[in-house]
Amino acid sequence: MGATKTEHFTDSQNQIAMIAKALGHPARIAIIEYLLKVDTCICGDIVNELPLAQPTVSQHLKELKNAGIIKGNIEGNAICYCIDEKTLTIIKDYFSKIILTLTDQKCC
Amino acid sequence: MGATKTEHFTDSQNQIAMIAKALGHPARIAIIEYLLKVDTCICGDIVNELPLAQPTVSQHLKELKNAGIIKGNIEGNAICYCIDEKTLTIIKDYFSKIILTLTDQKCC
DNA sequence: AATATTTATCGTAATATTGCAATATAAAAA
DNA sequence: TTTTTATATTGCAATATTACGATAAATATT
Repeated sequence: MGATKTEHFTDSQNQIAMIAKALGHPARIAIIEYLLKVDTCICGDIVNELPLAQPTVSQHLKELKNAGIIKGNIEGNAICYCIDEKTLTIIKDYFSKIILTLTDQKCC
Repeated sequence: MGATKTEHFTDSQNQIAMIAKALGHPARIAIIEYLLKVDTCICGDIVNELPLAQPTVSQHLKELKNAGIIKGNIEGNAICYCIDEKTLTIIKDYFSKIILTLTDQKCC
């Protein structure tokens, strides 16, 4: 045991959970906020922005990339990162729909 | 090591990450979707809905409760669970704002 | 009171995550 | 070509998560 039983859940449930999980770390939220703040692709500047060692930041970037939340383009000896709007839109829309459904509910 | 260095990040970043983390498991997404589907508080029915053992479900419910995503009221020998709109609204608004900021950006 | 029902907690095994030092890789600059 | 710069990978230790059997706790039913 210890491994999530993804096979018991729907593709949609696994997808939303996977994106949410990737967002479930303050360093990764900080990375997203930084990419948003600078307002363009960032080529080699992220490590200095975070209070973590370079391999740790690299690992967090990898997880965001695997979840489809950011994209990385090789640009010389640096890598340009930016937010992948598509994926963030998926969870935004998902939670928007939940909130909309909820307001119709009378409960607790 | 192994523990997240929350002290290095802002309260906001930690809060968003904490909520996202609680949503980062398909069983917990399934619980939320079930609470939404039945359209009222649920008193003792969640365990049968999920393909997991009762202690496991209880643990997932606890995590959702700790993150403020669901509320539980004792009702006789059962417990009534329902979604806490406030908390889901926090992340919905957060990601809405991010998407809005993003559309102004020309990138990659 | 005895039993059933519902949920929580404990203990534990399996696995995943976090973080970093050391090292590798690859392109740029000297 | 050597050195510098930027990022990734490896290996490892510390900690967290996931899952469940066993058991506890608390109310309901008989």
